[in-house]
Amino acid sequence: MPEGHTLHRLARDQRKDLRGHKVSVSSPQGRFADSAALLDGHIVERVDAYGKHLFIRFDSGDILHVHLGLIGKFGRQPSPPDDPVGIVRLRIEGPNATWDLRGPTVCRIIDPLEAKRVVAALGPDPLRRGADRDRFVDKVLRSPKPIGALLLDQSVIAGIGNVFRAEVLHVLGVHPATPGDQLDRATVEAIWETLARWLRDGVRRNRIVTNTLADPLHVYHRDVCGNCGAPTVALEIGGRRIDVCPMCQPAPL
DNA sequence: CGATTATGATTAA
DNA sequence: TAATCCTAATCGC
Repeated sequence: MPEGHTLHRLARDQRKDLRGHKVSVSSPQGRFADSAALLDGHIVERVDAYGKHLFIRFDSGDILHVHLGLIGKFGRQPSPPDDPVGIVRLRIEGPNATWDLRGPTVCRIIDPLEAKRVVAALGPDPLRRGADRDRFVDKVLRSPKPIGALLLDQSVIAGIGNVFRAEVLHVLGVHPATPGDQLDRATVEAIWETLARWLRDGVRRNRIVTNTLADPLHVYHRDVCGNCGAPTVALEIGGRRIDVCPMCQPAPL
């Protein structure tokens, strides 16, 4: 589930459910029990997403920092909640809704300074107001690394994952092995604008929306290209698998 | 019913 | 590059 849109939508939903409310915090699994006890009974002041990171700030000054990683999930149910099912690291029970967290890569309490450090390490997030597009564009245009790797690098652009990367390069006809410094400025700007639009749609729909609603994925995990019907090819770039259409995305020279 | 897989990222080698 | 962490759903036998 989790690319940037997932976390921004989560922030929005949790803000609505929890902000201004005193919450019960627990760790049914036990692994987060000591920290949960510190947050228990406090009021949620704000919920923010930056890239794939989620920050929930309490009136105690503590900030809960969550990163879902590959398999983490936040689930919602109306309060009062049912007994936890499976392995629930963290449960936040508000008056109207209860949120259960499973399988996160990061779940910890930090202070505002550390939160600032986490955000400072990230590149611009197209979903944040005032995001600096040119910072992204300039970084790509100056890098010899493949664009397929740069898009997964959260210090270059925050919130992009394996699905958006595959689809944006496909729709723009860019081969993922193309070095950033060989791309046109206009192309890199188009990558940003396309991702920004898709991420916003993703928040709105609460799922990945790319090309069209009915047929969002044209290459990602597809045997044939959704555009031209040619068989796709799986490559490994930036340490992750990426599918490419050899017709729509000719290899760089 | 074990193996594999998943929209992630860090650490070690 | 490989190993590692985290959980649940799906796949193959």
